[in-house]
Amino acid sequence: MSKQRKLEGIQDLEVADAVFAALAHPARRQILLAVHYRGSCNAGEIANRFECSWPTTSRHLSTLVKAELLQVDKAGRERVYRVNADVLRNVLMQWLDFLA
Amino acid sequence: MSKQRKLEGIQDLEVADAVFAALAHPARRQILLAVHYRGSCNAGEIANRFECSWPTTSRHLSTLVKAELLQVDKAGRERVYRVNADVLRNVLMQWLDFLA
DNA sequence: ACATTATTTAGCAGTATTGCTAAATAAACT
DNA sequence: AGTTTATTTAGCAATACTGCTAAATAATGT
Repeated sequence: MSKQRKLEGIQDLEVADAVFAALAHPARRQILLAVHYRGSCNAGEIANRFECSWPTTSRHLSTLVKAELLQVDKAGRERVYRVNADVLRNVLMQWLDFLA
Repeated sequence: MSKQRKLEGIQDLEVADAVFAALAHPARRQILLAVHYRGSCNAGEIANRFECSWPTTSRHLSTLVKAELLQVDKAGRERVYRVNADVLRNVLMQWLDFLA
C-alpha cells in the first residue's frame, strides 16, 4: 500500500470515527434529516424546531460540522447549514460494502 | 398510516437508536468487522484480539447483541457470535435512501 | 454610538460510558 | 465432588457527553 493510500486509510478511520460518533445522538440524526430535507437551514430554523435549548442545538451543529456531515456558510449574521451528503454516503457505503 | 405501520416505525426508531449507539465506539465497529470477516467467533477469539480486558470486550459484545447487530448461540460453555448483517444493512440502507 | 438579532462560548451539574480488577456462573473434565 | 475453562456480572474510578443558563461575539439597523 502506498504512503499516500495509507494516509487516506488513516484519515478514513478518523472520518468514520467522527461520523459514527456524530450519528450516535438522535437529535443530531434528526438535525441531519431536517437540514437535508429542507436543503439548507440557518441555525435558528434548526434550533426552533427542536425541544432543547439553542446553545445545546448549537453544540450539536458544531459536532456535525466537525464530523464534516454538515457544511456551514456565513451569510451576514446568519449561518447557513447544508448536509454534506458525500461524506455520509461514503461512510455508509463503505460499511455496506464490507457486509456484501 | 395504519396502527401496525406506525408501531413498526417506532420500533425502527428504537432499533436505529441502538444500532447507531452501538456503532459509535471504534472497538465495537472493529468487533463487528472481525466477526463478520471470520463468519463466526466465540467470545475468547474476539477478546484475545483486542487490547482491552476480557470483561470490557464482553460488555461491548453485549451492547452489540442488544442492538441486534450480533446474534449469539450457546455451544457448551462457549458463546458463538455471528453478525446479524440484515439489521445493519437495513439501517444503513434506510439512511442511504434518505440521502438519495 | 446604541440597540437588536443571530448565534456561539463558558461554565457547571447530572448522567452515561468506558475500562479496570475481583468475584460469580456455568459447562466440561478428572 | 473438585478443578479447569469460558465467559459474564459487580462495583468502582475516570472520562466523556448532554443540557442548562448566563455571558460573549459579531453583523445589522437606527
